[in-house]
Amino acid sequence: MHTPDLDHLDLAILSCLQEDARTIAETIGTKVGLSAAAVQRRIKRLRESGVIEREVAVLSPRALGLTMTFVVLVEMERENLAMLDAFRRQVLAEDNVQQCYYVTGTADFVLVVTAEDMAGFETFTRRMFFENPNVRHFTTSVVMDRVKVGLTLPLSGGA
Amino acid sequence: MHTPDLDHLDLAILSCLQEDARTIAETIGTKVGLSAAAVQRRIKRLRESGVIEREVAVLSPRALGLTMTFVVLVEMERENLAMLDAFRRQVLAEDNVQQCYYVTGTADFVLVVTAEDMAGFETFTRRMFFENPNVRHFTTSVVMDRVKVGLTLPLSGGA
DNA sequence: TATGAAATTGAAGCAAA
DNA sequence: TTTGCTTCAATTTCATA
Repeated sequence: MHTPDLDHLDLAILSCLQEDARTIAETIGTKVGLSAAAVQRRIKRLRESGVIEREVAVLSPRALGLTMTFVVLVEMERENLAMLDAFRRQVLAEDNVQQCYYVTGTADFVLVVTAEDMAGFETFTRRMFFENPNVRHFTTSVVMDRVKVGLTLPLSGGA
Repeated sequence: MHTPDLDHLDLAILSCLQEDARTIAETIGTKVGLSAAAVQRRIKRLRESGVIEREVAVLSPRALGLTMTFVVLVEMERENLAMLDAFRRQVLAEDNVQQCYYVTGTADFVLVVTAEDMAGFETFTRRMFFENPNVRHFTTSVVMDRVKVGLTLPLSGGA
């Protein structure tokens, strides 16, 4: 899992795949100047070495009726490891939580939460925050626009 | 692109694919009780109707030398449309910005930013905030742990 | 109209040069 | 690394409910 050295061909391949994971090896090969087989072998290595963590389908929140997104800053009561770990587990189990970061600063956690509507979000806050004695305080921001939502990472040699 | 009705089989299929887009139709079929062909047909429809927006490779930031992640809350000087739009465009063009949300509340924008190191982040802040007269204030939180990073949406009928 | 079974196309995986 | 062969999965066809 330690950093393998990636040449510019690897980066070009990754750039294709993080755009569209279904791009076939031959197409990539044409772009980067490599045979399909060579591309496949490189992709296999990139998967095995963990550079490609996984391949996922990105779903449309709107099509699924998840119209609302929130950013929530959470402050915990007292930071002890057991408590933080419990919160982590809770977050992982909660379907509404799309993302969670443990951060430095005033807040302890930053959450990105989706919900069907306000009512759905309120149910979530009750379950997640009000009923949790370890949560001291939380502030909610309603997302008006998802200006940029991506897992796309900047690749130095990006095609 | 308008919301098609999704039955519980569709939701089960989506649940598989947003976990692992490479799951083969036969495996999904066994899980949900459908033939491989039927699963494929449904997947095709889900793609065409835009419920599945795209399929992407999720890359490891660490493996790519992007060791640091930040959450930045940005307050703008005065909210006028032209200015907000300019900031939006800047965000979209910035490779370091992985995500950006326009939100209600004290902050105007919430950014998730990746950088190689602190120096890289500082260069970014100079370019993005200090040199931008429209940015009144910003607060940075360093991400210590990416507890949950996903685009995984909660599916009511989730398998 | 959507399904399952069988046949076809196509891409990925593998071996040998 | 490429070439060609094999295997496996996606797609199409077709009969059926």
